[in-house]
This record gives sequence, C-alpha cells and structure tokens, in this order.
Amino acid sequence: MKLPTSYYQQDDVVALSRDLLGKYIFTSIDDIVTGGYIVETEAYNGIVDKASHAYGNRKTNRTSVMFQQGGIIYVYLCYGIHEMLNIVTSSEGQPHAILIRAVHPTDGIPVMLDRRRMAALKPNLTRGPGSVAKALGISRAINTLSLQSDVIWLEDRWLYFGDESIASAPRIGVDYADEDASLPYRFYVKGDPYVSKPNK
DNA sequence: GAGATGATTAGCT
DNA sequence: GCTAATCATCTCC
Repeated sequence: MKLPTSYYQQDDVVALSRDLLGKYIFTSIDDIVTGGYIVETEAYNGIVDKASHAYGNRKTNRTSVMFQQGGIIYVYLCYGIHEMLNIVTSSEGQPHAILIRAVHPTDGIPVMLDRRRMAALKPNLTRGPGSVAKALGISRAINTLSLQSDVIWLEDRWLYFGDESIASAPRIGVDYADEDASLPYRFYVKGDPYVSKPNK
C-alpha cells in the first residue's frame, strides 16, 4: 500500500527521517519496477538549517519545490554529475526535505545493475545518494513529481527497526554549515551493508 | 553575462 | 587516504 499524502505532511522532519528507515521506495520507469527499503536518510530542516538549500527563506527557481506541500520529490544536480533524490515534507511554505542516501534493493535488481553498468550485485549498487538515484532511474526529468503517482512512490510493508538497530550521526558533506553541520540529522540502519561509510 | 561553488564519487597511490 | 572530474544554479557586476 502506498503511504498517503498525510504521512508526508507531518511537521517534524527529523522524526520523519527516522521513521522512513524500513519504508520501501519504488520507481516504475519504462514499465519496469525497481526499488527496495530505505536504510539511510538525512533531514533538512527548513529555513533555520544552514545546510539546506532553502536556508534563510531563500526561494529560487530550484528551491521553490521545497516550499510546496509535502508528498512530492525534489531532484537536483550536485557537483555537476550526481543527481540526488529528496522527499519534500510538511506543509506549504515550510521547506523541509529528506535526502535518501541509501536503499537496500529488493526488486528489479538486474535492471538496477544495468543502469549502474555493473556485472554483479555489490553493496555499492545503491550506497550513496548519487548511486541511489542512478540505480532507480531517477533524473531531474521527474523533479516535483507526486509520491502518489505511478512512477515513484513509497510503501509501508510493516518492516520496522527498533531503536537498537538505528543510529544517528552528523550529516555528510555539509561542513560549510557551521554549527548546523554537527546536528545529528542523519539516520541509518546499523550493520546494513548498503549504508554508506560508518555502518556500525 | 560571467565567475564561484558544491547535500559526491570513482579511481589511483 | 586523497584528488580530479564536471556543470546547473546562484550571485554579483
């Protein structure tokens, strides 16, 4: 079952990031379904978060997606090569977003291998945000698409991780954000091989 | 209209 | 571990 729009409209983006661990994400592109469950996320906490593109209520063509109401996706390009998948949350005017950093693949693995030009399944198939987007076939062409669409959506399959299986840590690659860089807004499943770097 | 920059990754040492 | 690759977007002139 798809998660309803109301799920994405909760105000507490940090709690939601934690809750997304274990939820399944799927894309159906060219009639091929690929996906798996989420094992690593990062929260971007609106206008007060220096690491967010929308910090200080900065609204531009690119970031205006985040100001829309929760339940859509925000895809953008970083370092000129990597496309990243974010889920927009909360209500209109609150630019909260959650970066999907890692997914544990379960469906359409051969297709994902092909997209990544890999011969065999290895943990780096969907480890790291750029890899996740590439493996799932996500590009800026589907930016702002609704999570109620038939192209990308999330499902709850009643997979839960207890507190003892989940760890939090500072976010990655946000050194420029001063004191906000050390906030524990990154959540991941302990010991999952698809989680990027420190996976204990 | 031009110049700086980054929510990264792969590949080499 | 470290560094290069690489370009859309933002900011300022």
